[in-house]
Amino acid sequence: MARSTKEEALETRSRILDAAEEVFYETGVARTSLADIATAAQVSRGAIYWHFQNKADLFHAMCDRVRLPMEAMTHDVADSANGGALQTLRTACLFAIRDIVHNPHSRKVFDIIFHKCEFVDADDSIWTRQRDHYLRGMGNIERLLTAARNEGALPSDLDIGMAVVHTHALVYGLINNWLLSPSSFDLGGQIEQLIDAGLDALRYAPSLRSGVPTQ
Amino acid sequence: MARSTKEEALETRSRILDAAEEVFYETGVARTSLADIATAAQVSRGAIYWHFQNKADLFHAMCDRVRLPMEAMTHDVADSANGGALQTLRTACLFAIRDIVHNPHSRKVFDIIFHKCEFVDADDSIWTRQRDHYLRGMGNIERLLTAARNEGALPSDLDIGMAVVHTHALVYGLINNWLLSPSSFDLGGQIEQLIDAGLDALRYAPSLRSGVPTQ
DNA sequence: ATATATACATTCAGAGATGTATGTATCGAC
DNA sequence: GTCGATACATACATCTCTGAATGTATATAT
Repeated sequence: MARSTKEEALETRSRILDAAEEVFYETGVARTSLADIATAAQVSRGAIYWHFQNKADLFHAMCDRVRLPMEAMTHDVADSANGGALQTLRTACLFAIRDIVHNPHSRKVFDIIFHKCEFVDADDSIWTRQRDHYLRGMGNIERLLTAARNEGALPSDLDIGMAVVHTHALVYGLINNWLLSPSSFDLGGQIEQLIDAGLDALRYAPSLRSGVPTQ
Repeated sequence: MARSTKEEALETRSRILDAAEEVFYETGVARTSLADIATAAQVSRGAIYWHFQNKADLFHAMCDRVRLPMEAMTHDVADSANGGALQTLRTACLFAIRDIVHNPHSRKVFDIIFHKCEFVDADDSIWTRQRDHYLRGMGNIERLLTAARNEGALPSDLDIGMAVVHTHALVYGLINNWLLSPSSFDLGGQIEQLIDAGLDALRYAPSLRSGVPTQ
């Protein structure tokens, strides 16, 4: 085979990304070679090197294909919500988790990120990207929780720092544990109750009060 | 060098384990060769193959050196506690997390397990061991929460399944997030408040009630 | 004192994996 | 219609890692 039309080329590219998702998911990132992915995509290694610089570049493209739309849609959710900041946070969390539960692409990619790839030293692109994503998530939660406190939906003396850590750890832990063993509990069916319980902790737990109410 | 006494051999073995901890932590499990570890331990690759079957065996030994004592000590904590099951759970969680925060060996090994190694298919020993550890932790939490509910320390209609998931996700998420970015919050200083907030959620969150009280 | 098992070091053969270089057929512009 | 750029396929050189095989010196048992 040789030169194909532009649409065919784009389809080849997405076939490679699909194959990478599958093989990374089944074999792990480190121990899969580009030859494995090429075989699964029914192309040659040359095709992969045409569309991507190397394995890391392919990995990032695979992540972006899921993460970027997901972040965009959580922002859309945030914009369209009008029940207060706490409701917005709740809706965004539910949306993100439901996407992972129901969208096979999201599920596989997040499983790869959490359990099937390695975060090495700080100058590695995988690590910095994951860290940026983590800090961005923390920042979003912090803005919404601060707004919710100012709206009176949370105690005025709530320690925002601990509340952010608590909330993010719960969401992250739920996703992580479910991906590790999806049969161990019904994340899709119980996610509302679990998230609500976490938000209730922000309301009712005395240990998260700073004792120094702002204003 | 050649044959040394038994104590020297044991010291060589632990030097290899120390080196593995360091190099795995810095470089990740997949991309470190046994030659790297041998260099760091100032032995030859032959020494590693004498003490361990292969890289996976060395990895497991490194994990066991931290996990087994930790599990033993959390059991000791559980036995010596006498403030009820919920207090026992609280103490065990605090103990485990404080160990990770303050013991460099524990911290590095858990960071390796969470972020610097890959869980591949179900027949891989790394995966099965991590999964067993996870399920054991869930089982321990379930026993203690059930006991606490029977003691009256938790609502009689608390849904134990969701409570277990909630608690484990919080603890796991806290450890994971802190290891990912230790400077982003003070886990050692705030762990009591964070754990107490999680346990308060079990007490106060209506969404975790089943509506079908046992008995 | 000698033999044997131990605790390593060194060497070797082989298997992938990567990146690049080159080949080639086709698409689209003119 | 031809020509260059495109979209790959194929071939090649290099490197690294593994596991096993072999070598060797010493501790220990007898």
